[in-house]
Amino acid sequence: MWYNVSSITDKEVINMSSNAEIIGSMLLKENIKPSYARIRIMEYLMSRKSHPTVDEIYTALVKEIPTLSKTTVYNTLNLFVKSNIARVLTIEENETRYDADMSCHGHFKCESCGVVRDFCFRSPAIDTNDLDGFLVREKNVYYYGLCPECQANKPAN
Amino acid sequence: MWYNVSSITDKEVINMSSNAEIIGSMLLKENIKPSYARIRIMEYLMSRKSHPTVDEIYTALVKEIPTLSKTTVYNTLNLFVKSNIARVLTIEENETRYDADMSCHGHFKCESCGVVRDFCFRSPAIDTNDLDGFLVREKNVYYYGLCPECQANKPAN
DNA sequence: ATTAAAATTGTAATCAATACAGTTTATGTG
DNA sequence: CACATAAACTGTATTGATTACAATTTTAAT
Repeated sequence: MWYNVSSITDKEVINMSSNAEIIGSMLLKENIKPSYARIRIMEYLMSRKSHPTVDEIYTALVKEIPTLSKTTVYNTLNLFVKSNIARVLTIEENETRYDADMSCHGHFKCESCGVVRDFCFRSPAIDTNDLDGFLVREKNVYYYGLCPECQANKPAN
Repeated sequence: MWYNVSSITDKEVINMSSNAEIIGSMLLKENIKPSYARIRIMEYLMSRKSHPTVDEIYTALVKEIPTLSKTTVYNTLNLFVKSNIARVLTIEENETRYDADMSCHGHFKCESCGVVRDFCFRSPAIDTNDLDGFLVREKNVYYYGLCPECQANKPAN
């Protein structure tokens, strides 16, 4: 099958190919067959700091992959999560976001404009003896508040 | 309107009355009219460490308040959250849980049995200069893993 | 080329949450 | 007490994210 690459420069093709290879071998390491859809979904996830929703991923990729199905996006993301190469963010109350950055970091969400921003924290900083004997696999830290821009725009809420 | 209190002892009536008064004045402080339903929902929320879902609250309370509507439970909880006397826990992927404990603590969820357990952490421990200029209103910390019991029951995953 | 397994697709179903209009309850006034 | 107004509550319909599932397409191997 062929995809429209008419608007892509040679350099971008090289980069894409390079990305695809890197992502492909990452998937193979997890025993995930690196299909075109899977590579593109992971590539999209890795290239966005916005931690996209299923709908955002689908809407963006279906323009270039007209046969893409939203079910495939769901299936693929669930597969990534099970393989620990992506994580679920429950920072929204109604919609799931996904993050391919598995390093230790938290997420700040502005309650006014909705932007989500990463922040670093020292992983053992939260540790507590309340969880002696518990095996902790994943730590999710969500902050909610106002970003600097929204504080400036509406000082007297 | 009358409610069935036949199975409640005098001591429990006194305690209930006491709880109701305490919760009632708490609600009044937030300009929330302390209706019977609101008091009972807050009382249920405060008495459970399990951080119940809407369905759990409704199912438990409708036995004693036959006219209760699930919409009222939704409305009441949203009202509590807006008034900052309860918080939303997005620790489940599909269902919202609620917590009336507004003190600084995190939530551990066992991925095997599903139990949710509170744990303390020092609030400023996570702080980072990545969020200079950001106004943080709420911090939610979720851990996922295995509780001691489930580790014992299934040592080899 | 043939076949089996895996991946993908599209539609239908599920279910938490909300919208909304109608009803009941609470509160205040004459 | 009667009445009026606002608030709270109820029940049903709707929304929308997610999953279930059967059918189709693609991939990989012989």
